[in-house]
Amino acid sequence: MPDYLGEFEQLVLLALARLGDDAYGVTVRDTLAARAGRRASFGAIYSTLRRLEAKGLVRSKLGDPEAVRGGRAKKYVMLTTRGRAALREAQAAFARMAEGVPGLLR
Amino acid sequence: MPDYLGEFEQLVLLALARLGDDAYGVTVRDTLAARAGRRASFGAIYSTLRRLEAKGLVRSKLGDPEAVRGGRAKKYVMLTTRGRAALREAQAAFARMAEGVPGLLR
DNA sequence: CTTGATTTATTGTGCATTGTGCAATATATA
DNA sequence: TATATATTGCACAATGCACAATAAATCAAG
Repeated sequence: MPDYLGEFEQLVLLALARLGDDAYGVTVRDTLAARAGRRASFGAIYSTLRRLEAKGLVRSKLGDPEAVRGGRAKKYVMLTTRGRAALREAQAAFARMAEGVPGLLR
Repeated sequence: MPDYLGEFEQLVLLALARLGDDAYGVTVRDTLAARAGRRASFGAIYSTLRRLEAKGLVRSKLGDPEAVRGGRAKKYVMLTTRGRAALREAQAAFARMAEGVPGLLR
Protein backbone atom coordinates (compact mmCIF):
# COMPACT_ATOMS: atom_id res chain seq x y z
CA MET A 1 0.00 0.00 0.00
CA PRO A 2 1.62 3.22 -1.20
CA ASP A 3 1.91 6.35 0.89
CA TYR A 4 0.60 8.71 -1.74
CA LEU A 5 -2.84 9.64 -3.00
CA GLY A 6 -3.68 9.42 -6.68
CA GLU A 7 -5.12 12.37 -8.54
CA PHE A 8 -8.67 11.10 -8.59
CA GLU A 9 -8.43 9.97 -4.98
CA GLN A 10 -7.56 13.53 -4.04
CA LEU A 11 -10.50 14.92 -5.97
CA VAL A 12 -12.87 12.49 -4.27
CA LEU A 13 -11.48 13.31 -0.83
CA LEU A 14 -11.87 17.01 -1.57
CA ALA A 15 -15.47 16.38 -2.55
CA LEU A 16 -16.05 14.62 0.77
CA ALA A 17 -14.46 17.47 2.70
CA ARG A 18 -16.69 19.90 0.84
CA LEU A 19 -19.90 17.90 1.19
CA GLY A 20 -19.59 17.15 4.88
CA ASP A 21 -22.70 15.32 6.07
CA ASP A 22 -24.29 14.91 2.69
CA ALA A 23 -21.61 12.91 0.93
CA TYR A 24 -22.60 9.74 -0.93
CA GLY A 25 -22.16 8.40 -4.45
CA VAL A 26 -24.50 10.76 -6.24
CA THR A 27 -23.51 14.00 -4.47
CA VAL A 28 -19.84 13.18 -4.89
CA ARG A 29 -20.38 12.71 -8.59
CA ASP A 30 -22.34 15.97 -8.88
CA THR A 31 -19.72 17.92 -6.96
CA LEU A 32 -16.94 16.60 -9.16
CA ALA A 33 -18.88 17.60 -12.24
CA ALA A 34 -19.87 21.03 -10.97
CA ARG A 35 -16.61 22.21 -9.42
CA ALA A 36 -13.85 20.20 -11.07
CA GLY A 37 -15.58 19.85 -14.42
CA ARG A 38 -14.90 16.14 -14.16
CA ARG A 39 -17.56 13.76 -15.43
CA ALA A 40 -16.83 10.46 -13.75
CA SER A 41 -18.91 7.31 -13.93
CA PHE A 42 -20.36 5.82 -10.77
CA GLY A 43 -18.10 2.86 -11.28
CA ALA A 44 -15.09 5.13 -11.00
CA ILE A 45 -16.44 6.83 -7.91
CA TYR A 46 -17.53 3.77 -5.98
CA SER A 47 -14.34 1.86 -6.78
CA THR A 48 -12.30 4.74 -5.47
CA LEU A 49 -14.40 5.10 -2.33
CA ARG A 50 -14.01 1.39 -1.67
CA ARG A 51 -10.23 1.63 -1.99
CA LEU A 52 -10.05 4.69 0.21
CA GLU A 53 -12.10 2.92 2.85
CA ALA A 54 -9.81 -0.11 2.66
CA LYS A 55 -6.89 2.24 3.35
CA GLY A 56 -8.69 3.75 6.33
CA LEU A 57 -8.91 7.22 4.84
CA VAL A 58 -12.69 7.16 4.70
CA ARG A 59 -15.47 5.51 6.67
CA SER A 60 -19.10 4.96 5.75
CA LYS A 61 -22.48 4.54 7.38
CA LEU A 62 -25.68 3.28 5.84
CA GLY A 63 -28.49 5.85 6.09
CA ASP A 64 -32.22 5.23 6.39
CA PRO A 65 -34.28 4.66 3.27
CA GLU A 66 -36.40 7.61 2.23
CA ALA A 67 -40.09 7.49 1.40
CA VAL A 68 -39.68 8.52 -2.21
CA ARG A 69 -39.62 6.56 -5.39
CA GLY A 70 -36.24 4.86 -5.64
CA GLY A 71 -35.44 5.97 -2.13
CA ARG A 72 -33.04 3.20 -1.40
CA ALA A 73 -30.75 3.66 1.62
CA LYS A 74 -27.71 5.80 0.87
CA LYS A 75 -24.25 4.92 2.02
CA TYR A 76 -22.91 8.10 3.55
CA VAL A 77 -19.17 8.54 3.44
CA MET A 78 -16.88 10.75 5.48
CA LEU A 79 -13.20 11.45 5.93
CA THR A 80 -11.37 9.84 8.80
CA THR A 81 -8.74 11.80 10.71
CA ARG A 82 -6.07 9.98 8.75
CA GLY A 83 -7.90 10.75 5.54
CA ARG A 84 -8.02 14.44 6.28
CA ALA A 85 -4.32 14.44 7.17
CA ALA A 86 -3.36 12.56 4.01
CA LEU A 87 -5.35 14.98 1.89
CA ARG A 88 -3.85 18.00 3.60
CA GLU A 89 -0.31 16.69 3.09
CA ALA A 90 -0.90 15.79 -0.55
CA GLN A 91 -2.26 19.25 -1.30
CA ALA A 92 0.56 20.86 0.66
CA ALA A 93 3.11 19.00 -1.45
CA PHE A 94 1.54 20.47 -4.59
CA ALA A 95 1.52 23.89 -3.00
CA ARG A 96 5.21 23.68 -2.11
CA MET A 97 6.03 22.62 -5.65
CA ALA A 98 3.98 25.42 -7.18
CA GLU A 99 5.09 28.12 -4.76
CA GLY A 100 6.74 30.99 -6.54
CA VAL A 101 6.44 29.47 -10.01
CA PRO A 102 5.24 32.09 -12.48
CA GLY A 103 2.52 31.32 -15.00
CA LEU A 104 0.50 28.99 -12.81
CA LEU A 105 -1.70 31.45 -10.97
CA ARG A 106 -2.87 29.56 -7.95
CA MET B 1 -5.31 8.66 -24.01
CA PRO B 2 -7.03 10.25 -21.03
CA ASP B 3 -7.55 13.96 -20.66
CA TYR B 4 -6.31 14.14 -17.11
CA LEU B 5 -2.92 14.23 -15.46
CA GLY B 6 -1.97 11.72 -12.80
CA GLU B 7 -0.65 12.82 -9.44
CA PHE B 8 2.99 12.08 -10.16
CA GLU B 9 2.71 13.55 -13.63
CA GLN B 10 1.58 16.80 -12.06
CA LEU B 11 4.48 16.79 -9.62
CA VAL B 12 6.94 16.23 -12.45
CA LEU B 13 5.40 18.98 -14.56
CA LEU B 14 5.57 21.33 -11.58
CA ALA B 15 9.25 20.48 -11.18
CA LEU B 16 9.81 21.33 -14.84
CA ALA B 17 7.98 24.65 -14.47
CA ARG B 18 10.09 25.43 -11.44
CA LEU B 19 13.42 24.38 -12.96
CA GLY B 20 13.03 26.17 -16.27
CA ASP B 21 16.21 25.78 -18.32
CA ASP B 22 17.93 23.40 -15.98
CA ALA B 23 15.45 20.54 -15.98
CA TYR B 24 16.71 17.03 -16.61
CA GLY B 25 16.48 13.69 -14.79
CA VAL B 26 18.73 14.49 -11.86
CA THR B 27 17.46 18.00 -11.13
CA VAL B 28 13.86 16.86 -11.41
CA ARG B 29 14.57 14.15 -8.89
CA ASP B 30 16.31 16.56 -6.53
CA THR B 31 13.51 19.10 -6.75
CA LEU B 32 10.88 16.48 -5.98
CA ALA B 33 12.86 15.37 -2.95
CA ALA B 34 13.58 18.87 -1.68
CA ARG B 35 10.20 20.52 -2.14
CA ALA B 36 7.61 17.76 -2.24
CA GLY B 37 9.47 15.42 0.10
CA ARG B 38 9.01 12.73 -2.52
CA ARG B 39 11.86 10.30 -3.06
CA ALA B 40 11.34 8.84 -6.50
CA SER B 41 13.65 6.51 -8.37
CA PHE B 42 15.08 7.53 -11.72
CA GLY B 43 13.05 4.78 -13.28
CA ALA B 44 9.87 6.47 -12.07
CA ILE B 45 11.00 9.86 -13.31
CA TYR B 46 12.21 8.86 -16.75
CA SER B 47 9.19 6.66 -17.42
CA THR B 48 6.91 9.53 -16.57
CA LEU B 49 8.87 11.99 -18.69
CA ARG B 50 8.72 9.58 -21.62
CA ARG B 51 4.95 9.28 -21.30
CA LEU B 52 4.49 13.02 -20.97
CA GLU B 53 6.56 13.53 -24.09
CA ALA B 54 4.48 10.96 -25.96
CA LYS B 55 1.41 12.98 -25.01
CA GLY B 56 3.00 16.18 -26.26
CA LEU B 57 3.05 17.85 -22.88
CA VAL B 58 6.82 17.98 -22.74
CA ARG B 59 9.63 18.21 -25.23
CA SER B 60 13.30 17.44 -24.84
CA LYS B 61 16.64 18.43 -26.30
CA LEU B 62 19.96 16.70 -25.89
CA GLY B 63 22.57 19.02 -24.37
CA ASP B 64 26.32 19.01 -24.98
CA PRO B 65 28.51 16.67 -22.95
CA GLU B 66 30.46 18.41 -20.21
CA ALA B 67 34.19 18.07 -19.64
CA VAL B 68 33.87 16.48 -16.24
CA ARG B 69 34.11 12.91 -15.09
CA GLY B 70 30.84 11.20 -16.02
CA GLY B 71 29.80 14.28 -17.94
CA ARG B 72 27.51 12.46 -20.30
CA ALA B 73 25.12 14.62 -22.34
CA LYS B 74 21.99 15.55 -20.45
CA LYS B 75 18.56 15.37 -21.94
CA TYR B 76 16.96 18.69 -21.07
CA VAL B 77 13.23 18.68 -20.75
CA MET B 78 10.74 21.51 -20.93
CA LEU B 79 7.02 22.07 -20.88
CA THR B 80 5.21 22.58 -24.14
CA THR B 81 2.42 25.12 -24.37
CA ARG B 82 -0.07 22.30 -24.11
CA GLY B 83 1.80 20.92 -21.12
CA ARG B 84 1.68 24.21 -19.30
CA ALA B 85 -2.04 24.55 -20.06
CA ALA B 86 -2.80 21.01 -18.88
CA LEU B 87 -0.89 21.61 -15.68
CA ARG B 88 -2.62 24.91 -15.06
CA GLU B 89 -6.04 23.36 -15.59
CA ALA B 90 -5.31 20.37 -13.38
CA GLN B 91 -4.14 22.61 -10.56
CA ALA B 92 -7.12 24.91 -11.06
CA ALA B 93 -9.49 21.95 -10.71
CA PHE B 94 -7.94 21.15 -7.35
CA ALA B 95 -8.19 24.78 -6.34
CA ARG B 96 -11.88 24.94 -7.25
CA MET B 97 -12.54 21.77 -5.28
CA ALA B 98 -10.64 23.04 -2.24
CA GLU B 99 -12.00 26.59 -2.35
CA GLY B 100 -13.80 27.50 0.83
CA VAL B 101 -13.34 24.12 2.46
CA PRO B 102 -12.31 24.57 6.10
CA GLY B 103 -9.53 22.50 7.62
CA LEU B 104 -7.34 22.30 4.55
CA LEU B 105 -5.37 25.51 4.92
CA ARG B 106 -4.18 26.22 1.46
C1' DC C 1 -53.29 -6.71 -3.37
C1' DT C 2 -49.89 -8.30 -6.17
C1' DT C 3 -46.88 -8.08 -9.81
C1' DG C 4 -44.11 -5.68 -13.16
C1' DA C 5 -42.31 -0.98 -14.41
C1' DT C 6 -39.62 2.78 -12.91
C1' DT C 7 -36.32 5.24 -10.08
C1' DT C 8 -32.34 5.91 -7.08
C1' DA C 9 -28.35 3.68 -5.40
C1' DT C 10 -24.51 0.42 -4.98
C1' DT C 11 -21.55 -3.63 -6.41
C1' DG C 12 -18.87 -6.70 -9.45
C1' DT C 13 -15.61 -7.04 -12.73
C1' DG C 14 -12.19 -6.46 -16.24
C1' DC C 15 -9.11 -3.79 -18.55
C1' DA C 16 -6.40 0.64 -19.49
C1' DT C 17 -3.31 4.01 -17.55
C1' DT C 18 -0.15 5.57 -14.25
C1' DG C 19 3.35 4.73 -10.64
C1' DT C 20 7.62 2.40 -9.31
C1' DG C 21 12.18 0.46 -8.89
C1' DC C 22 15.88 -2.76 -10.38
C1' DA C 23 19.08 -3.90 -13.59
C1' DA C 24 21.24 -2.82 -17.80
C1' DT C 25 23.23 0.32 -20.93
C1' DA C 26 25.58 4.57 -22.59
C1' DT C 27 29.12 7.93 -22.41
C1' DA C 28 32.09 10.76 -20.29
C1' DT C 29 36.87 11.40 -17.54
C1' DA C 30 40.62 9.30 -14.60
C1' DT D 1 40.10 -0.78 -16.94
C1' DA D 2 37.87 1.82 -13.35
C1' DT D 3 34.65 5.18 -11.90
C1' DA D 4 31.13 8.69 -12.28
C1' DT D 5 26.93 10.78 -14.31
C1' DA D 6 22.97 9.99 -17.07
C1' DT D 7 19.35 7.45 -19.46
C1' DT D 8 16.66 3.18 -20.95
C1' DG D 9 14.30 -1.21 -20.64
C1' DC D 10 11.58 -3.85 -18.53
C1' DA D 11 8.17 -6.04 -15.19
C1' DC D 12 4.86 -5.54 -12.03
C1' DA D 13 1.84 -2.97 -8.62
C1' DA D 14 -1.57 0.58 -7.88
C1' DT D 15 -4.96 3.63 -9.60
C1' DG D 16 -8.51 5.12 -12.92
C1' DC D 17 -12.48 3.94 -15.44
C1' DA D 18 -16.88 2.32 -17.35
C1' DC D 19 -20.30 -1.25 -18.41
C1' DA D 20 -23.35 -4.45 -16.76
C1' DA D 21 -25.59 -6.48 -12.90
C1' DT D 22 -27.82 -6.22 -8.64
C1' DA D 23 -30.53 -4.08 -4.72
C1' DA D 24 -34.22 -1.76 -2.72
C1' DA D 25 -37.51 1.45 -2.80
C1' DT D 26 -42.41 3.48 -4.87
C1' DC D 27 -45.93 3.55 -8.51
C1' DA D 28 -49.56 1.91 -11.24
C1' DA D 29 -52.31 -1.50 -13.69
C1' DG D 30 -55.56 -5.01 -13.58
